[in-house]
Amino acid sequence: MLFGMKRPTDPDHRLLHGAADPTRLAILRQLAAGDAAVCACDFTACCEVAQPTVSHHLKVLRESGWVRAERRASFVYYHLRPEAVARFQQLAGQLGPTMNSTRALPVVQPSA
Amino acid sequence: MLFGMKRPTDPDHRLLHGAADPTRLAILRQLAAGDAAVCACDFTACCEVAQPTVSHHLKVLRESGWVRAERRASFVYYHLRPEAVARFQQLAGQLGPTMNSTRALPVVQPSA
DNA sequence: TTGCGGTATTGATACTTGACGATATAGACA
DNA sequence: TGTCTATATCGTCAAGTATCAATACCGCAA
Repeated sequence: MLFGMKRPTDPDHRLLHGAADPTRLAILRQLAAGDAAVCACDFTACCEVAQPTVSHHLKVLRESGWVRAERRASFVYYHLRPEAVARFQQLAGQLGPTMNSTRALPVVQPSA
Repeated sequence: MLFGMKRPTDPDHRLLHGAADPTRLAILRQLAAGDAAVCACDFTACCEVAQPTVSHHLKVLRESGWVRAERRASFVYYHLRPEAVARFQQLAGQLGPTMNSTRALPVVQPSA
């Protein structure tokens, strides 16, 4: 309807929006893979984008609450925020409170 | 680098992108609230958008694998696809099995 | 101080997307 | 046949965003 404002930004929407990009999802996965913080310079290698783009996505992840940055010397290390992960898992639980099935997970093939 | 295409659309990214919109998240939540299918006409009430917009978002949810449509008479009923929910929960589990802080939720991986 | 390497920001550009009105389609019924 | 209702699609516009080059900023060392 009105164009200027959307609805007051549900925190779950912010989380989803933060993760809903291939580069950012790759960053989140790399952060989740190990339990240590990751230097920002390492994301430039994993994602096939230039340094300013990585920095931009890291900013989006920071502002959506996914990650926290920490300076050490002239490097910046990022790590996942457990609250964000917990909230995301909670959202996943809300969407499917049925613990049912979850046997095999075939790749979803939309009918279309 | 490549501008037109990104990488070949990770299914998890499709799920995240499908859910990363306030209107679509509201639709998913309404679908998850009850265990029955919901008529498309009911989403027009819940989300403050016009009918074509609801139809558009339902199409996005269909194509991202979140929901399935079923015609009954002249109505179309939508329901969540359990595979999508399961995959989403699995993704949430993958992002959080880092056992730091709180114990990771047991989104169980059906071994073998 | 200067210089250097890592990171963030700016500015520009092209692509994507969410929104609507208008219109088309599908089914039910007279 | 025709009309009516429910959805979907089309056409279009405005807002958002992903990307990069250029540049600014920050911390360290000489």
